[in-house]
Amino acid sequence: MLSASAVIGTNCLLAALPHNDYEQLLACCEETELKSGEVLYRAGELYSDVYFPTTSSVSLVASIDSDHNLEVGLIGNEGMLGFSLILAVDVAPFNALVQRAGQALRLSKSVFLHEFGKSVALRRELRRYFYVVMSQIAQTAGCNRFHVVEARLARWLLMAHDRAQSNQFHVTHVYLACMLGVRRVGITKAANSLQKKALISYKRGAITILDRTGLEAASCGCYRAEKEIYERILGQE
Amino acid sequence: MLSASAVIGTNCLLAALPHNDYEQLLACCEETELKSGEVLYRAGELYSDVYFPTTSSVSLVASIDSDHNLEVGLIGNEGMLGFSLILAVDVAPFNALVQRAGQALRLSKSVFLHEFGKSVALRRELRRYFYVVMSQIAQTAGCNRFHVVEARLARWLLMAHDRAQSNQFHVTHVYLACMLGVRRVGITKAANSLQKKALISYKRGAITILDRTGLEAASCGCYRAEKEIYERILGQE
DNA sequence: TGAAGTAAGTGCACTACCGTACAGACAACA
DNA sequence: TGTTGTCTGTACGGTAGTGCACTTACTTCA
Repeated sequence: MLSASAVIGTNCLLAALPHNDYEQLLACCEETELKSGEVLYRAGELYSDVYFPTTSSVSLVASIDSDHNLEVGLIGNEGMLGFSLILAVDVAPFNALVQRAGQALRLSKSVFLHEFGKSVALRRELRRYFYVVMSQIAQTAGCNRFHVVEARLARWLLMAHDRAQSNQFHVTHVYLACMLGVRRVGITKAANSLQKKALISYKRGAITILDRTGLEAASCGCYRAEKEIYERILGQE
Repeated sequence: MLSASAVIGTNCLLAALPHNDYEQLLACCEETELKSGEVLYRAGELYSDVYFPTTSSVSLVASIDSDHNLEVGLIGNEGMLGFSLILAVDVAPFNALVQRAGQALRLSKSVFLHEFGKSVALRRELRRYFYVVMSQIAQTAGCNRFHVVEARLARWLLMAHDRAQSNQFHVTHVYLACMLGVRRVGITKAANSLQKKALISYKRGAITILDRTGLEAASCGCYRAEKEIYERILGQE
């Protein structure tokens, strides 16, 4: 039986709940270790568990056609997986691929729905979160259309940085290429450019953020836009 | 006081409701004429009315940055406007721009929420619809990333055709360029190519669909994918 | 009849990104 | 110690798109 003090890290959505609701929900959760590369959901298939990442992060990847995938969201301790249950649909809209290994809180679908029915605060919080996710998907759509790879890479690194709670994390050029929907060499060039500007450094998948402010300047406005909508919808009380 | 027999055209979401719920909701609606180019919602601003198009159609346009907009959805009589109320958020996530003039059923926010609270079938229907909208936004994101203008144009024309209930409708190259996020000349070239293949014909904004099957072959799989997810989630009973 | 506005076509230099191929550098393991 | 696998860098021709400028064609309205 979990309680706030026993859990490694926190999940912002849950932590924003009133104390009683928070403890009540935590008591239903199981803490689980997500492994890098693990597939939690497959697009179009039924799923049975809901996850609230605490120290892990997970990419939402849409299957576009037979040979194209595209990341449409990155979920860390600011979000949740399984949000479609809020709409009473238990078919995953996207693939969910663990990007950064770590902890997450897990509930079964049925337990989640039971708690969701009980807590007004939880309903309000998660519905607003869903709205933010939808907005972010649309922002990502436009970003992929209009902005150059280097700016999009900078944006992705900032998003990953926020969720990693560390200046260093692991991600290869191949993975990034797949997420941003470009060739691997496109990432190599862009990453090289960011490294030359002393904004990041990397070696065989180990990326270090050197200059966060500089990285924000190198990224497109989409990073800021996404943060703002999150703050606007979920930040208020 | 409206009833099914008095309304021009139908809205599929509403028509799928049980008879009593349908008539009950119609009685709360006002039939309204939407003018081409009219802006129903502005992204980030509060809105006060919900629309169920019957013979009109409306583009959802996301503001990406100061000089880029992108269509993320096209809503006709298969959908609704104001779906964010389902998540209890009355801030428009996107701009809503009337693409095709025509009729729509309108309800005030408060009346809608009242009816939404009363009808189990309406809640189920609209929640599922919201899921479909989100899926379509993601599909559009990928489509804009991976597919060439000609295929995307073909897809857009098919979507518009479905919603127009006519082989002819009005739309200029400039408008299409704005929706697909490309230059006007990009549309001119692609439209010319489709015309040479005898799939469409157009003259000063008046577009005629000549060969629907051929157009489907010329479009990317995204058109089919979108239809399938709609059928899968909303088609079943 | 002419002027003004809107819609569509053409041309050209330029760039970001694609597809593919190959090579070097490092890590893990036998 | 060598082998294999993973990660990154480089190179090259090709193309779908960009930005800008100009032209042609049709429509409306004075």
